[in-house]
Amino acid sequence: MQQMLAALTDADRLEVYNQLKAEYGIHPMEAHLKLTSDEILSALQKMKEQNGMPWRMLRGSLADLVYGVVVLPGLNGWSDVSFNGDMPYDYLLRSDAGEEVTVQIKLQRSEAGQPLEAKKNLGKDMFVVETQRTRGGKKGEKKTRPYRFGDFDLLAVSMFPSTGRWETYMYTVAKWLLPHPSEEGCLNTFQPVAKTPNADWTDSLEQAIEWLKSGQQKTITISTGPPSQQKLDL
DNA sequence: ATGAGTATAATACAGTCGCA
DNA sequence: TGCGACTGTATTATACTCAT
Repeated sequence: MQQMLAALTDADRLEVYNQLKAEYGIHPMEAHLKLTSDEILSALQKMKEQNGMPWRMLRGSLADLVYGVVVLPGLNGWSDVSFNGDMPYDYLLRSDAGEEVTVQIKLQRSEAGQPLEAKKNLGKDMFVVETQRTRGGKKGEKKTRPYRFGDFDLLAVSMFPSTGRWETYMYTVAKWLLPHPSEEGCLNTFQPVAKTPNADWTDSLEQAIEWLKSGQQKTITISTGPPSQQKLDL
């Protein structure tokens, strides 16, 4: 077969490619949008070059959606419960025993295309995640841009910006996150994320669920690293 | 009851401003 | 002047209010 193809002219090879693609390769999304995959990808390329909101949004949505496709199917004893309506969490998981856990997915914060390193107020050798909604609204007098403690159980941070792999996430218990200094009951806008698993952050969803079920109360630590470097910057 | 208009939700990074 | 906090941005869908 390879020899057969190699014997064809370039024009014929393209013809074969196009015919086979028409026969087998139409993704439902291509049919739905009435665009070829190449046209869709070219449009996305343009979106990336504009580097505006739509591109950022797409990346954030990918971190969310890929989670349901790549991570959750491998989780034993829990199922991904679909729901409708606007919820402050992205996933609702239900165990075989009927326990429910909610998960909010966020993309690790980048700046100028590079993973953002925490400044000293968020700790040394930490990455950053932004725990506020993209746009703000108001419900009465209350701002709806920040998340509130209790909005979701676990925070999953997609580490794609630093690992280059969509299937890598770091988890912590939402109640352990830093509180906002002025907005009562809200999460701080920025949170430090450990680069490697520690007592606050884990790369295992099962571990995070255990932490949650343990009911342990604490706040994530700002500083990591060897004790010699744990001196507080006062 | 229905249409118009408004508010708010979801998605992340960049720009600006105030303060030390 | 550099850090950190805050706000602005594109887009679409839906829910709600208010007037006819």
